[in-house]
Amino acid sequence: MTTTPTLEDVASKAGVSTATVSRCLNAPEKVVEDTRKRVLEAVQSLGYAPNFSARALAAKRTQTIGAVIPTMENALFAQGLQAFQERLGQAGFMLLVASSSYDPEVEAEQIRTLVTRGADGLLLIGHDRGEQIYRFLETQNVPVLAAWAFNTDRPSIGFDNRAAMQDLAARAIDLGHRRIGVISASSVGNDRARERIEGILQAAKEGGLDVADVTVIETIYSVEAGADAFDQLMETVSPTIVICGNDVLAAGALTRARDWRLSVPGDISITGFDDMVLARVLSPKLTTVQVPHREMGIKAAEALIAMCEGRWQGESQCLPTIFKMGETLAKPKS
Amino acid sequence: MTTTPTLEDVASKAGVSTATVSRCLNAPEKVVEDTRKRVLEAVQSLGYAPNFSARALAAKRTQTIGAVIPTMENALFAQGLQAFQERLGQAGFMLLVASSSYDPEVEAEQIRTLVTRGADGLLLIGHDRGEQIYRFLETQNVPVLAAWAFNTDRPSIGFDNRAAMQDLAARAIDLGHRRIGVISASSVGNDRARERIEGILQAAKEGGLDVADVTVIETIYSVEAGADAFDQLMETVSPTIVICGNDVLAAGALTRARDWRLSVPGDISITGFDDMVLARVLSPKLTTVQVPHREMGIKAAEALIAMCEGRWQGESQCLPTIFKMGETLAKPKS
DNA sequence: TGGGAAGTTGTAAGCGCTTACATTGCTATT
DNA sequence: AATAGCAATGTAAGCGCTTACAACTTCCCA
Repeated sequence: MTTTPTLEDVASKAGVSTATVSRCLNAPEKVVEDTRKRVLEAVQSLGYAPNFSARALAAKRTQTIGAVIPTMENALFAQGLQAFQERLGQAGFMLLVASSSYDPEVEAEQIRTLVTRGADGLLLIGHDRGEQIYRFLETQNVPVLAAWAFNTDRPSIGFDNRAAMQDLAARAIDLGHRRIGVISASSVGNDRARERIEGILQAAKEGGLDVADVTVIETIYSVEAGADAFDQLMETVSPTIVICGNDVLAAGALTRARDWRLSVPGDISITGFDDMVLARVLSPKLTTVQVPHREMGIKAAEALIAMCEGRWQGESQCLPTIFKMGETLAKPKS
Repeated sequence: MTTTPTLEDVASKAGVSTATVSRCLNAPEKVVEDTRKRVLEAVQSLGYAPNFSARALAAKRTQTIGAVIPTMENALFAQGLQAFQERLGQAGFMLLVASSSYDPEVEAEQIRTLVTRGADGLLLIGHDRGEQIYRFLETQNVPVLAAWAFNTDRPSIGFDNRAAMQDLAARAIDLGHRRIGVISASSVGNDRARERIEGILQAAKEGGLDVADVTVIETIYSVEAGADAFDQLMETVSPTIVICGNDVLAAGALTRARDWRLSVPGDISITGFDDMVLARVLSPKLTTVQVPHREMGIKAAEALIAMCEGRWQGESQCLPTIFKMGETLAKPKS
């Protein structure tokens, strides 16, 4: 087995010191054209590739970004993460992923693991987590960016979940809906879900509805859970519209509405959130809120890299969402 | 800023040498109970966490597995990858992900990057890639495992794409279908797609059909592409069944069939493959092939870890797929 | 009771790289 | 012509860990 060439091999082949080779690779402008060329030739001919562990140990940075997401199972985070990873790759960073299964304890542990693994920066979803985690990250001097949510207290790239959902709910109320069912993902430790609910409640308030007119069911993130929650709503308040916290739950509700032989939106309106591929293939097409997943992923990557390089502007960014009228929202019956 | 404690800090606090501390952490059985306890206490009180770069450099292993997948955008690989990552995490490994956007050149580069990053092992999708990549991995002594496909030439954990699709196609032919349209992902560099097509052709042959009875359209992986391919098939051969290489394409076809005012499966049958969440929320429910994504991810993780630790049994595993009768397959009209 | 085997811990040499600082050879200034 | 100043490169000290090998204790059996 041929042993992998090291910096020293390159150095002796090019007739320079290891320091010069290192500089050629990391700060080419510090090396004169002539030498640089000779070094790069040696690199080429030896097929040299730096050893990242050694580099990381010496330089105290790993060119690696860690991300902890609730789950990869659905396309929700996957799409944004894909864009995030692509942009990271362009800048020479790699992505280390971990998933928490929506469990705060697991998330905390994953964060610790990523940090001891030497992640230069971290991408997290939303802002909801223990204060001590933020303290830990601060003492470790690891920059963190939150995505899929927006607030100005901490760096984040996302969108205004509350405003987007409030807009949707207001439209529904304008259409005449007065008995509203809401199916949401659990709002515990999930600011996105909570803000979306708050948006609905705010719209209800501004639309002159009573708190009792809005029934919220919180459940887990799955089609089946959405379907079961739909049953529950029908058996209790029988709303004229079911506003779902995301498209997956809406897909479940829509499927179950079929079983109830309810025409959508004739008998009942159903809306989603996220505009996943799912929303477009459902029949009728789901009314939902379009979220700029890819743009968010790209911006997040850029921001995080900037933070790692100490040139962060400090500005959270709020990206626009777009209400997407599908075929599942209409005036209530009669 | 308090500086992170090192092995040496722990050693001096516990009154032992760094070697002993290291052994406590990596091979506790080599250290006598009494000492171990003292060391672990020191670790606790200092909040010590090993530096992975240093460990990797010294030990020449990173406890990191790399995965190159075509894309994270859809839930297809995400689900298996999620299970893969979970299992890896249990064993103390982390997952480094890269995506190739279905581009062989990008894939080759990602593989190189992951290797120089020190990935102890690699998970790849399918078997289709240049021989030199395998040679490279061999010289680098990095174990590779293929998933989502199965063959015995190289280690793989997957399923028999050909047999599964042949089974589905045979059922369709048994029902009386004689004019078959096929919408597949591009088969170039994609053995999964190719084998699925071959399965259909084989079924056609065994069912006494002519090659001309099967029209194959290859396209990219998206709902829209599936829809457009459906148009194309209708405008040319007007098949009685459209067999799609995966659920996403099938979702596109199904959506477009609605636009053609075709009843499915009354006027035309449509089938998918993969049994993604998508398949269950479509109306009518998609007839498809269920693939054990999570099981595959878990088995792949276990196999890869075994390979890294030099205790690989050398057996590729073929997991069973299940034909799933939905509501989109029936006898052809008339 | 002596000597070796077995078990426990310590010593110290790296792993391959980065980077502060030292050195060298220029150019520009006076 | 002497010298300050700068640019290019070299020297070498780590970064924090693992592990081969050495050193020391015990313990057992001849």
